Amino acid sequence: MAVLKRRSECPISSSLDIWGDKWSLLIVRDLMFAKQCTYGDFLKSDERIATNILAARLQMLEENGVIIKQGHPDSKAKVLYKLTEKGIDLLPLMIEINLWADKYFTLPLDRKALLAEVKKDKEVFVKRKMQELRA
Amino acid sequence: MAVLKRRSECPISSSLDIWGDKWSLLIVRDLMFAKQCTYGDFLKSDERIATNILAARLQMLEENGVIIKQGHPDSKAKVLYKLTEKGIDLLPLMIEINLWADKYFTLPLDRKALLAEVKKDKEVFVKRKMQELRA
DNA sequence: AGATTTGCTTGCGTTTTGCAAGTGCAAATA
DNA sequence: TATTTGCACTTGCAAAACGCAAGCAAATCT
Repeated sequence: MAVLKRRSECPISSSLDIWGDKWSLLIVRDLMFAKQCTYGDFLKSDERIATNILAARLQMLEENGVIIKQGHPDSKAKVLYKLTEKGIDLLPLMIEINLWADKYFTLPLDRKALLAEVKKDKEVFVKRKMQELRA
Repeated sequence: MAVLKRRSECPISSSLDIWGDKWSLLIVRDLMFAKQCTYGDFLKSDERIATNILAARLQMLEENGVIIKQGHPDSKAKVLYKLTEKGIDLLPLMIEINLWADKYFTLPLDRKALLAEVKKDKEVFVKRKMQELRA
């Protein structure tokens, strides 16, 4: 794992040094909620990330232990990206982002549905979802 | 408030469009935990933000309703920055970042102490802290 | 064997960042 | 009153990052 250049000892700052940009958490989102897991899948997301940026972010996230690259069972040409435990641990954070956005933006319907579940019982949701992601 | 250019309808993406960079959440952090609230105070933070970047981020956060600018009671030369309700609502997210970082980084002692409180009872901590920030 | 899919890499123009220096106004000091 | 200091920015410029299009190699499909 490459040595991360930390701007300070602050946990917020150190976290942002890894995923504090406009794209990294969208990759995590896709792995977490959309079950997208190949390079091509990420490219298909609504935000239209550029290929070189995607490659750079995937490398960064892998170097920092948030995701891992695996061979795809179906084909040698395909690569599977998966969240590591460190990546899965971002779930509570991702949920809070969703909840914040829910207050200040209009969400698409499918996300509303997911959020409704979360609001019912956050702890239960997190536990269940983390199990699901580990599987 | 200036119109935010959203890359997609996704709540994660829309949130990142506002504060998805290396600096914005550090400003929020200072307002939230360090009680720093003037331009000069932000400059003193460990990460050493550049003056032009700070000015740009403060404007962005203000345009998006996360912070507000006020005159300082002590002097007309000073400007007070404060979190709005929208900014205060970022507290749960900031806490989750801290908790994640706590698992994967070594934290400074003062943050460890704060986190210990959080771990004891997250809900209670959030409620108390939000009240404090509103005051 | 030829075409297509997949996961990238490369080139290049544009935008953003980072650093240093400068500016304008208010307040403190001489 | 004149001058210096403090505060909140703004400006200029070089360096880095981004975004788009094109290219490329290996695997797979036809």
